[in-house]
Amino acid sequence: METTSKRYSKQRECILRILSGTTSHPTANWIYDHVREEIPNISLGTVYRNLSNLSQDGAIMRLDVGDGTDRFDANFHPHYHFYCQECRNLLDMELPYDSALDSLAEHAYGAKIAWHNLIFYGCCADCQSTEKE
Amino acid sequence: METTSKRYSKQRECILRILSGTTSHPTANWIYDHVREEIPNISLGTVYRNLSNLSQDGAIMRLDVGDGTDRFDANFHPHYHFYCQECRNLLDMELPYDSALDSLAEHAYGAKIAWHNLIFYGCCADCQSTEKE
DNA sequence: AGTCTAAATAGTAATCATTACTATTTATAA
DNA sequence: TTATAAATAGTAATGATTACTATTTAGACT
Repeated sequence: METTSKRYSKQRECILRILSGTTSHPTANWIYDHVREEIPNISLGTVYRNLSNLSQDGAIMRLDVGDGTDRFDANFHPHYHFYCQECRNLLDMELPYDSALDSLAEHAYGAKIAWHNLIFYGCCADCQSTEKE
Repeated sequence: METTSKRYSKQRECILRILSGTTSHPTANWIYDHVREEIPNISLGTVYRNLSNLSQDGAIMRLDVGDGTDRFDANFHPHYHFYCQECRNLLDMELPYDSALDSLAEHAYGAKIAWHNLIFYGCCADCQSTEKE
């Protein structure tokens, strides 16, 4: 009954396992570095290809915070993020996903809305206390 | 009393004027094409440099919808956007900016929040009617 | 009007994340 | 065991953006 022509690969398994083991929303390169400790000759292209496939399959999420490098997240229950403009870390927000916003927007607008992306920008607690001039 | 060492340039004036004359959230390249009709030998680097400076000065906004190319917007009262995943157009949303979200998030979290970015994703009315399979 | 100086530009090269390509390897079904 | 297409490694290409450098120019001060 399996119609998907998807085969197992230890590379993909490792990528997904490492991504699932962190909440740090890493970049492709961070994942590459960590996977390499286990599979030293893995190709960066393989990491990118698998991350793309996995996010297209809905197994992971691709995030864009606007700093030029994509982030990935295996925690795919929808949630918001906070990006510290100081240390460039991306953190999960505790606020629950507000799907009412989608229907609100859908009514206020003629479009079919699939989802929304909400990112808060600012300065995290750590960086605030470090900030001395 | 003027302490800014910023000089007039017809290039910057033209870039800002053309960006102000559209609500289409154009890319740097679109702006480049249009400015070239007026200043044929303007450099793409000049367009990028001015767009960067203008957005740092707060005169315009840089937007990132996650498709790899930045958009720019001279309408800088804060507002939300809708991105059509079909035609890749970026449109203004009618919903007002909800600054209560910022304070809500600030309390729920330890961080100092400057602003938030909210983008809705989906399929616009035009593309929905065109979609036949 | 003429001179000076730093800001801005044009044109080009470099960067950096990501994707594409190709020969080789490998999971898995027969 | 063999066959075959999926996945990979390694490398080249792409595309947006930034950096660099010699030249031009705004605008202040004679």
